[in-house]
Amino acid sequence: MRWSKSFIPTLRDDPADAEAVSHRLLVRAGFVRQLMSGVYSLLPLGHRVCQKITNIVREEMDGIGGQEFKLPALHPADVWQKSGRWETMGDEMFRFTDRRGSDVGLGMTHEEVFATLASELRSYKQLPQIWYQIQTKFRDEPRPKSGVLRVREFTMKDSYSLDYQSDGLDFAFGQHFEVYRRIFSRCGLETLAVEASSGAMGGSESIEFMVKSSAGEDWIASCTTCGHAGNLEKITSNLAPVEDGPGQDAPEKFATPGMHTIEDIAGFDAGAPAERQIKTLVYVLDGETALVLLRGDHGLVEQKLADGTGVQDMRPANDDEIEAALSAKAGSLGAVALSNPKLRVLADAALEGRRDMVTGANENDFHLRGVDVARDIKVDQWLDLREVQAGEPCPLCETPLEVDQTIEVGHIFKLGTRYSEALGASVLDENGKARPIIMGSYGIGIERAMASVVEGNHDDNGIVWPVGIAPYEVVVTVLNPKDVATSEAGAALYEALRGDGIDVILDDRDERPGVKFKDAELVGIPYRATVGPKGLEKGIVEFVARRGGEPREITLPKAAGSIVEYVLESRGR
RNA sequence: CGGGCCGUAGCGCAGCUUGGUAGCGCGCUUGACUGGGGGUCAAGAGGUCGCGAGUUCGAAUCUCGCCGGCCCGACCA
Repeated sequence: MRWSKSFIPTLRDDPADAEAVSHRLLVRAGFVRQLMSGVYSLLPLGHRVCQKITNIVREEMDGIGGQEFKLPALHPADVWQKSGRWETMGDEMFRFTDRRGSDVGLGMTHEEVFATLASELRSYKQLPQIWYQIQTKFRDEPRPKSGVLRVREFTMKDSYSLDYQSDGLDFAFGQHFEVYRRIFSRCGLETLAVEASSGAMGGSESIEFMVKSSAGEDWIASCTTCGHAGNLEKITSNLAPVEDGPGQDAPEKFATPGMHTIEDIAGFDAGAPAERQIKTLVYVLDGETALVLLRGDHGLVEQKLADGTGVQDMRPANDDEIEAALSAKAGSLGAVALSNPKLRVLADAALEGRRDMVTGANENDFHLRGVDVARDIKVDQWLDLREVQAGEPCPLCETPLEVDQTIEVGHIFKLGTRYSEALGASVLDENGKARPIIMGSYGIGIERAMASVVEGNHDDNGIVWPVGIAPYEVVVTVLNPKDVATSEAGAALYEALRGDGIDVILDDRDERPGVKFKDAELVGIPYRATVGPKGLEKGIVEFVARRGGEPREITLPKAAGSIVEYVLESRGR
């Protein structure tokens, strides 16, 4: 390709509304353009990168026997009603009514459709299967953000494993785990595999593949010693034991005028440090008010609350609901001696067995001290609800955990039989007995992977693509295209590289050298061969890596050969 | 869904307070010079000022409504 004929609209200024590095650079370097909130066009460069990622994914999926499909994006309400997700997906699903009045949804994932196809499977002899597709997904995100990282329309590789025994699922899950590691490493992404909450997908086990980035929306904790890692929505930690005093025979009420936060009580002489306090939160869980108790210095992870209780719909109670439930305002709430015995009390495990604690008295501006959790609070359900903090000991090996901000680029789930049972996909086993197909589901966001690579591979001058997914591997920069000898030497080198299968672009534009160097660096092409009159006088071309390092001078006759060799060798890395 | 901010040329912005000829930088076009890090000079093209009402002799500017976008939070495989 010749740069002069390409649509590569680079911008000299940063777009005003781009915050994330990947957003800024992908727009500025001419890879993507926004069409509307959360919807982006991939320009030729962006499409090339996504194609390369896609090809890697395809190669690796085919390598474990995956079969590629192309499923519809238009889904009848029917199949989603069967799985129950027509309701549970709520506003996140794009929906419309067709001219005949039928409800239609835009596919946000394809468990239902694949399970429908899987209902044609009849015998265990046809299993296992791995089915996949690379297709557009639609999700009406409440808040698209960070360019192409969180969008409403995007490309996803989704695969589904079909088995009739749970060890078959385990095997397919393991295959995907390995293949995902290879895919991400070939894309130049350093990923951490972490245990995750399965959320709305259901299923027993799930692992997310995370890339560290300040543009990420997920926080994970990981152990550098034993490798144990998890999403903060899921992971727990060991806690240093707290030595409680003997406490008091009964809770004692004391005045705390104007003190409504954990910090207020902690800073009060007659109060107690945060780890000696009980934090009382009021939530509405599937329409029922409930109390959620945590240690004063601990934060609630709502996902853990959802996972632990199985509720669908959850929100913090509003002021009126709090007052109605406890006859006091937030800031003075507690779970001791509740007047309404039906109020459900959920408590974090870190409170178990604690004595001599301080909590609200359910009377404005009063607290209780000397609270013994076992004696004074009737807990309906103990759960792990607290958010792990950096430095807390790893639950497996006691090493202090690290906490990092990350982007989720892949997620693999053991789904089980939820969808196959709902959609009637079963096979006969060796004994002629019908068994629901056991499914796994495995996703990779393609554009998100591209953006994640940019997040981790850039400098002040622009993007620095890994060779494996760069839009072009080499740019041949012709410094003065009006000089015939230079122009011809550049074109000859370009043709030679092209002939040897190198992905090369010839920058033949009549621009100043600085413009071309800047653009090449902004776009992030891994290697640049510079052909200019000065070099030609000496019979050389200059070859530099975008990543840095010394420029090398190669004599003209050897130029194509050594560049090819160099690029081929670097593809493997 | 709550909070904050913003829509003026392809991009980045000024003008709005105090109503009166729509501006600047970059980019773009043509020409000349120039040619190893976003060069110089000259001449140009390009705007329903997000949309719709209203006030007014007159609205980018004031008022109301709507639409769109960004950021924080909530939410989210």
